Amino acid sequence: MSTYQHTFAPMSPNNSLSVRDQIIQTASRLFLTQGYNQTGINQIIEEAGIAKASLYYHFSSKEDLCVEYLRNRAKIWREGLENYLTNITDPRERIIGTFDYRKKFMEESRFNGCSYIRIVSEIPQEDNKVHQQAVAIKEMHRAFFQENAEQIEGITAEEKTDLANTLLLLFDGGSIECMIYKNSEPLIDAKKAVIAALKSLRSF
Amino acid sequence: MSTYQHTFAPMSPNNSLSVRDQIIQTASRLFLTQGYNQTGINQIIEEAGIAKASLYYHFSSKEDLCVEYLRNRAKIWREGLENYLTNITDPRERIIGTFDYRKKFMEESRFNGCSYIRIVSEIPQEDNKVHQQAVAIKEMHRAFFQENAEQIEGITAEEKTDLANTLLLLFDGGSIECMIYKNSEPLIDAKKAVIAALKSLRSF
Amino acid sequence: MSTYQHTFAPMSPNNSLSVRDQIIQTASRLFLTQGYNQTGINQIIEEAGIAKASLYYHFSSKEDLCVEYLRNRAKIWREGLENYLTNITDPRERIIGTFDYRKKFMEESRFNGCSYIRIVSEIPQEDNKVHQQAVAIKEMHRAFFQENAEQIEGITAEEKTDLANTLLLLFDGGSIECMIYKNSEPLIDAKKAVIAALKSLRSF
Amino acid sequence: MSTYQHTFAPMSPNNSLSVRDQIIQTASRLFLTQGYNQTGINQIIEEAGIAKASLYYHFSSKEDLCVEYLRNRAKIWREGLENYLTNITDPRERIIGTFDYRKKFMEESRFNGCSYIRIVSEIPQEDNKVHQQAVAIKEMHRAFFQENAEQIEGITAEEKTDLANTLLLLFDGGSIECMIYKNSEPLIDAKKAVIAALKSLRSF
DNA sequence: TATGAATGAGCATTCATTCAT
DNA sequence: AATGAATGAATGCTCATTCAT
Repeated sequence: MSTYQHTFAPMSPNNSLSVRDQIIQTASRLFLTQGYNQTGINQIIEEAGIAKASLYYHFSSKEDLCVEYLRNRAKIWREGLENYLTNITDPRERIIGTFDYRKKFMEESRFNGCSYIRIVSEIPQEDNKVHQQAVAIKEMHRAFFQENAEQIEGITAEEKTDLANTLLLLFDGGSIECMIYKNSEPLIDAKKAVIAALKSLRSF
Repeated sequence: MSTYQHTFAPMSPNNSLSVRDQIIQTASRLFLTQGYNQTGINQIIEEAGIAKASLYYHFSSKEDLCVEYLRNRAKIWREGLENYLTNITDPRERIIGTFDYRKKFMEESRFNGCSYIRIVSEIPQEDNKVHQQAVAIKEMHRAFFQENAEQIEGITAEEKTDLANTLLLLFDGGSIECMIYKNSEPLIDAKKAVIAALKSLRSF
Repeated sequence: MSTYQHTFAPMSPNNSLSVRDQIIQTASRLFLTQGYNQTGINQIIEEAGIAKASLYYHFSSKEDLCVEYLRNRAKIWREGLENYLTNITDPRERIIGTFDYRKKFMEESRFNGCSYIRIVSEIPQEDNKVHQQAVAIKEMHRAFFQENAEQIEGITAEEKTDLANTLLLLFDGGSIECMIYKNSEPLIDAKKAVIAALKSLRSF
Repeated sequence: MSTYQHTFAPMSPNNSLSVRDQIIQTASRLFLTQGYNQTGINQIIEEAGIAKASLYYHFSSKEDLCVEYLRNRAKIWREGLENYLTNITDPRERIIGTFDYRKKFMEESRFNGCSYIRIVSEIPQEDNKVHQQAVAIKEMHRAFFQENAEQIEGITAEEKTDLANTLLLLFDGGSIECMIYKNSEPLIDAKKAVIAALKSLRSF
């Protein structure tokens, strides 16, 4: 269970949140709906209802705040996914469930999710710490698919790796297209493709 | 054949280019390597070697310049792809060739391609003309895959549509991951997945 | 009769006008409705439908154009007034008629008249040629009232000068207040005050 | 007593003033001597000796600064006038004194006073908040004359209103002409006309 | 006469950040 | 832990003007 309210929850300031969490929550909402570079520090502090110097007390720079935002989004995803897959043990079912949950996740963020892909688009420089954090999150996703692919029985190691790669491509492609079209059709398509890919594995 | 030099050609100003083309070329290079929002008008005019008012003579705003940049990138892609697929008539081969050419295209842009996905990440607002132009380009890609899927014989209409959707997902996923990892492995994986998807079609 | 169309006549370009007149007419409309400094050369040429260099062929600078605009406005006023006062010979009646015509003139310019007062407000520097032209127009008005006051019989020279001064004050005050309130009440008030002033002259 | 130094006091930065007051004082001097549109933000901050962002910390826009400038000028006028008329109770004397003080006020501002008339000349659009503030100041002047006219005994209500209107016309006319001629003669003439008008009231 | 293209200087405004309290 | 005030540098954009054709 996340320690943060959902990012798209009501905007009225939640006084039960610590200042730090209030900042992250406000920044998350704005980064997702407007983009990182189009969101200024001023708007964040205004909507969070805090002083500018307070933000800089908790985060040493806008970049640092962005890194925390990415970590938080990843945490929300990871915890939500684990929760969603509880009681599902079959690796095929877990993989398919992941695409179901991705659809739900994107819908809840009004199709502005995909924080890591979007931040890489905004900050393409590899030596930037924000960029690096985004790559780390991508690695987390890759590891997840790899782990589940490993547990599928009756296929070769190469087939497992190929499957993981395909899943990741469909996952990213579906996420991106949701953002472009502002609807969840692409993740329905992705789920179909995943099922087809899984079927073709055992079809001989 | 494009009227523009390749975007990543030598940086020294090419005096044979018209001012307008010089601006688009410089802006393209900078938007791709640094992102749209992180590239200022000042840097564009400085590196293009022109006056600020000259830029605004040719483009009424930074947004308008961005729309032209997107159109130009799409044109380069389309013309390059048509050229690459000349003499290939089999739709399966044309589809696979598209992923080969995508790999080449991404390598030539130093893995900063994907102008439309990136701009949608930077400008998520649907009412923005830059966003709309990016969506229009995405539609062009979708149409291309749909057309080629249509020409595959011996499969149902539904299978054709599903195939087109899957191809688009792999295309976008592969393009995005190339940008994240700064290498072309993901497009090799995508090609593999495409071949597998095509094979599974005729396996009945 | 003026050689120029009325400034607030239909905006569609009148092809029977020379380019020079077309520029003055467009500039007049814009200077009056928007102010001199808030009207750019670009808007003038756009709405006049001519090229920028054409404007600079006919007028050596924006300031020069402004001087011509002031001269033209003064000409329109003078000719219109002369026409209005035709057949009126009594100096008292001519003076009163001037305030009637001023009201008409202000109404026709939608209460944006007063070109000379407004330009002096915008360009307060005495060494500026635009400022000087405006002062010259003011002198013309002063001379007009002085001339008519001279022709009133039975009052001393000093009374004549005082009357002229008072008339000028009421004329300027009325014109300015029309612009502020965007209605012609102040010129009705001014006419009343003029009549009272004229009456008090012969009342003993 | 005003909290601000007189606008035309020595230009050297007065460190005893708050940053906000320093900005208003500098802006006032420049708006009066050069006009609003001919005074740039850069000149204001340079002569005020502050950073650009500091100006925007205290005033949200140049327009907002202008509104404050108008309010401040009105305050200086009002307070100065009240002070000047202390101990004068006869409404006729108060009215005449107002024209004496107006002369003094214009001389002290080197004949660049009249902030509200000038701003209306520069910004003729009624929906502009600067314009509206200027109109509000004009209303203050009208109210002042109306109040004093009310207190004159032995004349009808209509005569009181007519008097107030005439006074306002002479006040504005005199102020404007001072600015045009850069001397205070017109306000001497206005005072003469005021005395004549007052005299003609009791001449029955 | 008339114009399309180019320009240097300036515009108002916003940026992320810092400092004294 | 929190803040009001200040800042240098940069933002996107417009200004009146000029020049080669």
